[in-house]
Amino acid sequence: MLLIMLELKDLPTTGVLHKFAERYPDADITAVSSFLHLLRVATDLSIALDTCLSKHGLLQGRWWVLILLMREDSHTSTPSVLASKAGVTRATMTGLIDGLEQGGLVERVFTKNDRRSVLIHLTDAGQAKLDTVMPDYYQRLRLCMKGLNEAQRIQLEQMLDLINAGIPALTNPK
Amino acid sequence: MLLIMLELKDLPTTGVLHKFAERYPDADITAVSSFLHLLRVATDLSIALDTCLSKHGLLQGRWWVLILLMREDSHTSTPSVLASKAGVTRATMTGLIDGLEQGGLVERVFTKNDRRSVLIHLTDAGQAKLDTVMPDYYQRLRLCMKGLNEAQRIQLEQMLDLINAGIPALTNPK
DNA sequence: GCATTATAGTTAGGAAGCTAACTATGTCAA
DNA sequence: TTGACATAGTTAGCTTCCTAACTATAATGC
Repeated sequence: MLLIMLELKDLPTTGVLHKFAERYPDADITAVSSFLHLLRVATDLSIALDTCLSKHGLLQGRWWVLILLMREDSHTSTPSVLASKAGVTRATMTGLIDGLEQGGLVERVFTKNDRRSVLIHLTDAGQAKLDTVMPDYYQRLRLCMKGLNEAQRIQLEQMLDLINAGIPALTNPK
Repeated sequence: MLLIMLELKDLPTTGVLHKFAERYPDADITAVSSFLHLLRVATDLSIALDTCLSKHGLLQGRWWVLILLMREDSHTSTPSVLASKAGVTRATMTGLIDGLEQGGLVERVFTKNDRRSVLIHLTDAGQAKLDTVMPDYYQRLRLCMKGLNEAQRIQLEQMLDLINAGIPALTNPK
């Protein structure tokens, strides 16, 4: 996954939030605070993940493609399906696959059934790359999350689901 | 703020996670699950925020600059300070200011004290733009977050802080 | 006082997303 | 069966971030 955002080094203090709330009475101070807090931690996490992956010569988008392929029993999928699962456009997936193919981590296999389509196959080198990256990633992630016990992790996911349910309010036509 | 990431439409099921955990025994399944959940919700939030702002002709980076300026009593700052507070490079800030200046929302004011430096000032049009955008943003955000009560919001921030404290584990040289 | 170093801002070029348009192939219905 | 439409993948061009190098100005130390 790939995540970029202004890092918000400078989250508003409650003082600043109150000042804004005076001018804009609709402001819900704790809502804003939690929202920005969430975005900032997520962004910092994503940047850290990038750092971790780049040590293995991988970019987030490509790493995610490798994982999606490994999930398949056949270690094979198509660009369209991968794009849909990864949440990027087919155009972007073309670029990701280009990079992976150049590195020998996946290969394009042309099929006879539907000549519009291409199969993307995880190579042995691709699997080997995952076998190097994933233990490092899992080990680090375990440490990163060790501050939360099981109950807290469940709570966190529940709260995230509640926020997720509210997202349409941000985009609705009004 | 600006946030992009592969959207992870397809979070791993617990089945998939267990399959991976077999091959990679270091995997901490609930840690991975919470981590990906957090990144996905944050990304979707950021994309929704983008959508909301783009209705007002603003991009996230530029919006954040306007807010940082409004926080100042003088409605004035410098590119360096703004870059630092926003967590972007000075080069990026130059681009953001260029865009805002073209739209008449900020102006560059050359100072005599330090002739290397430029003051960036929020114009009346810039303030007016905020006065249009912010009430809409606050109203929508209130709705978005209404699923969480005050206690839950505090809990959420505490858990985010715990995760934040673990981030160095993702990047440490090993 | 003057050479060195630091700082402010900008410019140039690269990465990785996106949309829109294009080619080739497949599907379906009159 | 053939004309209209749908789908798979790619290409081209845009965006906005980044790093690195550059110019101009200020600060520091011999």
